[in-house]
Amino acid sequence: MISVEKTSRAGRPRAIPDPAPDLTAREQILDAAAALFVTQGFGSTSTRAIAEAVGIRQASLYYHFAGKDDILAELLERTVRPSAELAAQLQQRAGTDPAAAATALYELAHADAALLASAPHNVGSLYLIPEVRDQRFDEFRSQRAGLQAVYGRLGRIAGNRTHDEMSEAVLGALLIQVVEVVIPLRRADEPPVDPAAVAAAVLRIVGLG
Amino acid sequence: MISVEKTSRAGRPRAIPDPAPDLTAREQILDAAAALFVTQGFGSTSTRAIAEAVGIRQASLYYHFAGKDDILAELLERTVRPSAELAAQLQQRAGTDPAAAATALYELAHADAALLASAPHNVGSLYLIPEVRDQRFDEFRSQRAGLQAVYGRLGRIAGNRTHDEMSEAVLGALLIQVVEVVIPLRRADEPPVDPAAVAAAVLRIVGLG
DNA sequence: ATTATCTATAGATCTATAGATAATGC
DNA sequence: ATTATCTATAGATCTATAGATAATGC
Repeated sequence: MISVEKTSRAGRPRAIPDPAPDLTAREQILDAAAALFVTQGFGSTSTRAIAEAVGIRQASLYYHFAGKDDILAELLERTVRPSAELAAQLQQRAGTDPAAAATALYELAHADAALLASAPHNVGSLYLIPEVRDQRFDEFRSQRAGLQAVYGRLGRIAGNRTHDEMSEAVLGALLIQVVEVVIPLRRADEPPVDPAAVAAAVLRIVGLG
Repeated sequence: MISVEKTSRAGRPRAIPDPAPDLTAREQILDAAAALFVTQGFGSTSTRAIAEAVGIRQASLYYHFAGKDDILAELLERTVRPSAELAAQLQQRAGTDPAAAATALYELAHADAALLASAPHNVGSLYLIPEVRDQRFDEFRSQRAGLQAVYGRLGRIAGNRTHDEMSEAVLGALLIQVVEVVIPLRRADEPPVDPAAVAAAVLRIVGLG
């Protein structure tokens, strides 16, 4: 049986025909919003601007999302979850052995840098916007704190340099900060960084060459 | 001659008496705006919110600034200038000698971390907001690019590890990224980091222990 | 019947200007 | 006369809801 192209969907047709009917409207909205939030900022992006970028009327957004907040919440969630899950898994596996922790730290940094480097519209930079402080996004911030804690823990176990220099919390912030260099580099349109170079820098921070 | 307190200034008095008449209105506006931009975001902060925080009417802002943009531009400018000037000076002094470059890099990172750590309202985090991409702020971005270039150049001269791993531009981004760990740490209300620990981490990145 | 859009709009902002006012400075 | 505020407001948004409409699904 040859599958036939579904040429249209339920619901009133758009005033401007959908240029990408293979994506759900929800995905189209997330994509357009991500691009705008990252380049113009969250507060500087209106629901109208998002709708225009998608090619629907402003009011139609509300069929898919309760508001701008919900769109950002979903973008944040999608971006952090893969890293958070990998981190939990790697920490489990590494246990308390320094060599295993070093390997896990390298793997985590490498994977994380690769994710940030390949994420559409550099959405990782949404982590940095002030609006994320708001309580509405504390589910996201909690996941992110967990990820950071794993960096700190692995770094502490693996490293031999930083024990007296800084707390585990500070070390975690420092290591994740190094990985996130991918974000400003993408902003500056630098050619893609090698995730291996980023992971190597993370290991040098904890004193492993 | 004993100096007498100037108890008021020219101009119509405020509806709500000025609680800090020792500061100019302009400084009060910059201070209030910084706090709001950093916590709520630029686009999410209205001129009315700034004025309310200062204790003046919304329209009165326009006597001191042409608009919100001008306030942000000045905040950015003030924050980056000291670092940019120090960087230019240190690069000059260091020349092409590796040991001198390492010393200069350490000094720059240390001073920069200390500035970020002590800046009111963590204004360094304004570097990160998407709105700064706008053309209106390219004076700032150009100074910042210069600062980053100095980090890259000093790191390249001082270090022995990163020559084949990354370009000077990427190295500059990475080193400045490490220094800026101060920003998220302040956001998270961590106790102040020791600038010496930050500068030490920068040296480890370039392979100096 | 259900779905996904549309049109229309109320009500709440928000920015920026015009012009009045109440101080100090000379 | 100059300065720094104020009041008032025009005009441009912006968000979110109500209700109509035009498809598909059964």
